[in-house]
Amino acid sequence: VNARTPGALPLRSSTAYDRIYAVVRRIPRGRVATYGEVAAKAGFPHAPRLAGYALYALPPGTSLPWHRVVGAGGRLSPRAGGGEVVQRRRLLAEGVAFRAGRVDLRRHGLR
DNA sequence: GCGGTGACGGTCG
DNA sequence: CCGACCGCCACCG
Repeated sequence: VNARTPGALPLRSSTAYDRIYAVVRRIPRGRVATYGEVAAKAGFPHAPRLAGYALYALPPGTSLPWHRVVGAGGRLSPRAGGGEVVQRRRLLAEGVAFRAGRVDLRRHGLR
């Protein structure tokens, strides 16, 4: 998992990113995790940005369920190319409910 | 090896 | 509820 992206996209073939990806990969279908939770589970309790950065580096078409990672409070972070729309669509497709434009973490949050 | 940077987040006004 | 301000960390040039 991982690929180069245009510009200043980070690219690492082991360690930190892989740990982030490993965590994201085990988010069950129909459930979501916040960037902070993902980072924490990967061993970086105070580096939510790291999770964001790692996901940002994902190549298009990755098999990783990146759409299950949302911002604090269940918000969808604006993504390039309005990718947030795709994310919402995918989540809805797996039965994730939204409340006032945000994922209902009470029902779909990680535990 | 230094410095800028980025799909974040909690706090404060 | 919204915007601004740090803090945090690995990655790239």
